Amino acid sequence: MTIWFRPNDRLYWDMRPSRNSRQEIVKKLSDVFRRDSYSGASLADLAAAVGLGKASLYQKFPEGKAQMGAEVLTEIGRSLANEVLSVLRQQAPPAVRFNKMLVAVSKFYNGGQLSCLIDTLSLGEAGQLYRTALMDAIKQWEQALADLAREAGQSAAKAAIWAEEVLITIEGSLVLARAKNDPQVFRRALKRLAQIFAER
Amino acid sequence: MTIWFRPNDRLYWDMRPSRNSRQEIVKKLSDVFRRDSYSGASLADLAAAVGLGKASLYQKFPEGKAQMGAEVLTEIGRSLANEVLSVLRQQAPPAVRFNKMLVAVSKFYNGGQLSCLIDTLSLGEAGQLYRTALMDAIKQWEQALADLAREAGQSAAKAAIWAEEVLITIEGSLVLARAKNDPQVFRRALKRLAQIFAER
DNA sequence: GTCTATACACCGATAGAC
DNA sequence: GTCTATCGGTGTATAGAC
Repeated sequence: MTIWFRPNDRLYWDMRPSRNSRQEIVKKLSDVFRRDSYSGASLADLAAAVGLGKASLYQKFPEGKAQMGAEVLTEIGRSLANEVLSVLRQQAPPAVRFNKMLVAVSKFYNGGQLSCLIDTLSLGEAGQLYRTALMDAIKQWEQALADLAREAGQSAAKAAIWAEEVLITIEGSLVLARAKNDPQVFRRALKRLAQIFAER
Repeated sequence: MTIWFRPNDRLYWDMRPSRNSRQEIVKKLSDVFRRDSYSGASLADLAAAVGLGKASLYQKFPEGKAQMGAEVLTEIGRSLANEVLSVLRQQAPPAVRFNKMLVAVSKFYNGGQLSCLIDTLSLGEAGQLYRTALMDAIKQWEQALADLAREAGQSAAKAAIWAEEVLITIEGSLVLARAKNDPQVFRRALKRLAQIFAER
């Protein structure tokens, strides 16, 4: 995957998103890709979401839509690590950390009202364009979950399977919640994940 | 949802798909919608998949792409009922029937190499266009599963939950299989579903 | 840097020859 | 019924004024 230059990059501890920082812009772009997938997101839609003209967007993303999608995936991987996976490594019992992750996941997908970009950006041409970025995001998540399961005493094999199951449940419940127009499907699924972990 | 007139409709027992019957055409269209979602499926792609010119497709689908998507969903609901859900109602122990359904599901999604139309046709504008058709397809599937669970002795509440979990696992594993480019994710998930049912 | 205006390709859809 | 040719509109992307 091509790495594009991002003029507003800062160090992590200065990453509070200022108003209309690149980070803010990329978040607004991600909303459009989530709803409409890659092919369904038009430049007009993307520009409107950011609040700029199309030409201004090309000032910030010279490679066009492909670059926007790539940076959306990079940013989502970063915020996944910061907002979701980080709690898996806190100092607390594994069950507590897992529950905290589920809370963060619920916030991350706005209680089941947002689609997952792993879903919407793996369709059609985008799936090929972003293949490695998608695999990296998934592997990062699966690894963090498997590490937790290992710490809780599972074998490596069982930990990997459990991590995969958790991701499957999150992705599947988001798809069903969208198709049924009922975010409760997602929330119920998260609750069951918490129960299953507690009962082991 | 608008119901369109389908000139080649036949009675069920005469439904063997003859060469280039409407049923064959709609199946070819569904391949494109699966891969590229609704917005990503262009008329040129759809016509090429069927092996006709664009104008000839409009002869068969006067309402254009919207009608094609609608008939794809109708046909998929029909083949789901015939090829997958029918085995849930055979004369056999519930566990046997469920395993047979899993085999049929695996064939239905070509071993995890095909995306689910409930996923790809619930994104963006298509999600609104086909809302009721999507919900009907899901409810039909969930109901058939819940009936099986009830027959196996579960309470109505637990049966409904279990049916939802099965669908979540199928949809989620298909998303992950696509994003990771690894159909094994889907096959592993189906095997676990079979085990869980056997162990209850 | 942002805008308006525009280029050019492709989109969904149609006319009309065969 | 199928095709080629083409319509008007929209898509991505750029030029150039401010």
